[in-house]
Amino acid sequence: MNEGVRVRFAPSPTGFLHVGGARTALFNWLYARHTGGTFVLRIEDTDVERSRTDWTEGIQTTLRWLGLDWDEGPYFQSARFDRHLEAARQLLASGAAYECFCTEEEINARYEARKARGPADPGYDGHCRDLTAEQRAARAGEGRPRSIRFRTPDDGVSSFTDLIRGEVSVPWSTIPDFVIVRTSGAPVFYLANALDDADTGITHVIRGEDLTDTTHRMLALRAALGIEGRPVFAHLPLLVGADRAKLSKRHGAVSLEDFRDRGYLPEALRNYLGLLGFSLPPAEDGSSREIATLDELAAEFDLARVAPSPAFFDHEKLNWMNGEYIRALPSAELVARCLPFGEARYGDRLDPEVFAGAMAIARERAVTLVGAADAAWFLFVPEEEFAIAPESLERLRATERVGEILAAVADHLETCEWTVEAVDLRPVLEKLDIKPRKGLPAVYAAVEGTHAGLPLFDSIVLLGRERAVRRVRAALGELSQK
RNA sequence: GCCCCCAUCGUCUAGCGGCCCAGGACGCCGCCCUUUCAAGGCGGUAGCACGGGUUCGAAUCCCGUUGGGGGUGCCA
Repeated sequence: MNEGVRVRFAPSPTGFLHVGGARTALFNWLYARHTGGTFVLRIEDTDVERSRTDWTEGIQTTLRWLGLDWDEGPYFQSARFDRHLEAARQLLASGAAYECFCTEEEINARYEARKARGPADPGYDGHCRDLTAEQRAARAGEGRPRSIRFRTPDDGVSSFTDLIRGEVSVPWSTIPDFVIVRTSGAPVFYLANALDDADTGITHVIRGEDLTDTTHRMLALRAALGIEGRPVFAHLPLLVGADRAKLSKRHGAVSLEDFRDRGYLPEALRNYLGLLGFSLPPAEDGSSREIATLDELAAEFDLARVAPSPAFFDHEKLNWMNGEYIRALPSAELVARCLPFGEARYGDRLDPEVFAGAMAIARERAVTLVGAADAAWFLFVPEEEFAIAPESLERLRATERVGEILAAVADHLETCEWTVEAVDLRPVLEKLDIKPRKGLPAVYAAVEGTHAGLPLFDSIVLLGRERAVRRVRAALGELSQK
């Protein structure tokens, strides 16, 4: 076991934690727990303009909701600007970096000019690379903005070993001199990230594949600063949407808050996310293991088993898994988890006991907690707002001998004992010689407002005699209206 | 354009040279069960991108093609 493992999750607080970031955090957490290592949380807020403190709060709240606790941090990159700038000065002094006075327009203009002459690479051309002290002073005197760029090698290759992809090499000629300190004086991500990883002793960098190319820059920075050794890298496959492009806001609800608010269980979400790009070793009989707790995942987590190719975020499979977790919940727990959603919908009209009864019969068909709470609508809707859904009303009208059925049902409910057994309507239909499958959907519609609702007899008992009878009679009345 | 990465059922994946005319899961379809809808049970549909090698033998190794993605920012 690797005792000294230190990993980190380093989000930038520029938005909600989304599923891609959550998956990255989860894999880091799993690796730390698997190895007995340390999981560090670091907030990468070098972009002061776009960073917001409420986002950093939200990220932490959401990580906790997911069940991912961190051992150190959160560290804030912005608190270490001095350290970053000191390193920049060191690079300047050693000649590894230099001051650049070019404006964006000038850089672009020179690129256009090069392109006019033939095929050219976009990006910075090293214009300020070898200015003399006098030239620098002159430029600064002109009041030009000053940034600091890192000098990348002109030839040779940069390579590192990725635990998921193997050896990754890139020719240095394709990496232009890049900015490490902005004209504003703030350090850039490359510098801050490399330094913070080094200073906090990060041993394994597990992050999204979109950062693969930046690795070479960070490694070069470390070397130029005389930092011994390098961390091990593992670049996770990206999560993609239906269009196979990197998952982002435009793919709909991808923030973890959204999933929480739509009634997904954190245990289901992390199970699903944990198996996106990673798979547990198959069982003896060759079947795959799909349902696993965090601890079970951690016990068997292995970066070598992480797939290298992008993974589609499949809501259908998540739905299935969420249902599995809901069904596995003890009743009291299920009710407690659904209650906030019920209260948000029904407010004072919600009767806790009736709600608990409804959740008990909703669990078998629930996909989300919200779905379960919604299924109880007919129990708490103000009577004057109750209405049968159009398709269900159509189906009710199309039911053969529906008038007879509803009348008989109403009569029965008016006088029968008020228990689930006594409310059983099958004998009533049998007397009319109508099969339950044929006649009951109409009653579902009349009582619950939908022909695809919660189990009827339990629902009727929960509803109460008065409302049940009234609704069936009302449906009967609607038949004559047309 | 250039650089990098990737490529097994619709989707997530198992597979790391013979156990594979490719296994599991979601979805879909059918049947059973049934108080509607679900859930559950049983069964089914569907895939190694293509072309060359290497080898007695290739989904597995190599090369190329094609396709997809990522990067190419004073965002991270």
